[in-house]
Amino acid sequence: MPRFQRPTGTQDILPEEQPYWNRVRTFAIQLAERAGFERIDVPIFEATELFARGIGTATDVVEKEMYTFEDKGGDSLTLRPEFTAGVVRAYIEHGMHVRPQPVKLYSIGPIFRYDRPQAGRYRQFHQFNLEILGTQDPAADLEIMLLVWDLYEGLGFRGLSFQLNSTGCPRCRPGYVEVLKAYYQQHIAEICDDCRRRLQTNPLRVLDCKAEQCQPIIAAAPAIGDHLCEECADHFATLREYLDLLGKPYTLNHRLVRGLDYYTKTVFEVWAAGIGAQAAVCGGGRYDGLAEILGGPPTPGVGVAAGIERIILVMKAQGVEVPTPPGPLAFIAHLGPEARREGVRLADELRRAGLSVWLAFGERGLKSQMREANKRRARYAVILGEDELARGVAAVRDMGAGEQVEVPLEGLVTWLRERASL
RNA sequence: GUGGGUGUGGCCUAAGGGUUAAGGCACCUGGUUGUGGCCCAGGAGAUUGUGGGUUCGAGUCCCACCACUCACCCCA
Repeated sequence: MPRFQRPTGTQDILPEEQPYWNRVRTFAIQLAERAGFERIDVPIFEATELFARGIGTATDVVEKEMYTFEDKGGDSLTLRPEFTAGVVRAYIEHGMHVRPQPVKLYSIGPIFRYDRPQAGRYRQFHQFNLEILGTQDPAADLEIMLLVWDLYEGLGFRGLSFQLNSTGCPRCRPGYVEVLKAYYQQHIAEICDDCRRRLQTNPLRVLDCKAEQCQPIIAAAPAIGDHLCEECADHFATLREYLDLLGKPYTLNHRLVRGLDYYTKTVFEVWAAGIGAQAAVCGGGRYDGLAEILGGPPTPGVGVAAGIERIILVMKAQGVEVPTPPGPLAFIAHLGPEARREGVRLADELRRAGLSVWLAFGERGLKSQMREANKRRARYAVILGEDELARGVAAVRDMGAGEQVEVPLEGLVTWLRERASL
């Protein structure tokens, strides 16, 4: 017999981990809906071409990280490596431009990227995603940023930092890239091999190189902020004004470029300590050209993706407590065939009454059943024996206080219900 | 794709090249007739990641593969 293991980079989220997931999911959804976002679920796989066109063929995500396969009909499909392309596709496909604009959408679910796993990185991971489609108002960028800010703050995070930059638009960015390339040509002998390669394939990326020798070059490099067109500069200035107005701290980081082709104007990340080399707990920005690239009407958009695994890592690193789910209200123990039948019936009755009940399985001694009741953290053990049955009662033991009383079977639902709400 | 570290029951850990791989946690059953938590006793559970090699003899040494892990690239 083969012994199976989970595929590399995937994880089993065990019951004891679920409280963390529930906390993050419910809180994120609550914040999104409070801000007027509506949920959209898009397929876990899409046409490969959607991602190739949307994200950009020269990006790492498309070049080497996609789970691509051919289905039996011969179509090339890809497990989604992000939400944005699929959400924008859905916006176009369902003519959502006829709805009141902008449309605010959130999604939550698994994302797939073929990559070498490490701390805070998986091949199947989960994102909480927000998109605002149909407005260029910097206030939309702000809302996106505020929402993730509130998410982290509300979860109890400390030591967060907002990294903010503008990468310009198709009008101003090419000019900046030329300036940057010209500057780097003067220092071509001093930079690392990777940067020489980046200069050809994806020039902006030289700015976030971590090689020692490149640091002085980056520090003195021309900043894109000085080369934005008027529209981009205004947009950026307004966004910063709003952030200042609300007293939200952020770091202007002209080295922040991000790896997806579709970003225009605003880009940002939130960094947190305690999750290894991966500092970013979320990343996002504006993508005003994406809808058109995907064959839809020109539609500005801005969004963010937050990595849930990384959020949970930070929660654990920072000691954020999550409520552990309570044990059952009642644990039903029984002795003898007669009592067992009554136990089965009683468990059903109590559950139908809305009470949480664990019924002991098997034919075992009372000691064993009481041990189990204790381990399952039941509040009350309902003990059914021959004696009790004959008199139409159950012995009910308060597992916390260690006190025991007899309760008539007909009155048990009421008795327990009264105490359930305490 | 590249580099480092690590692989012993479900989990944690022990075993200086030499008998039936040891212990703790967790699990199960008992400790006088039907009562949990503490304690005590017992039980089940491992072909030491896989496959080769060296050796009279390998959990221990060597090689390969696999997995996990950390880091690079990049990203959530």
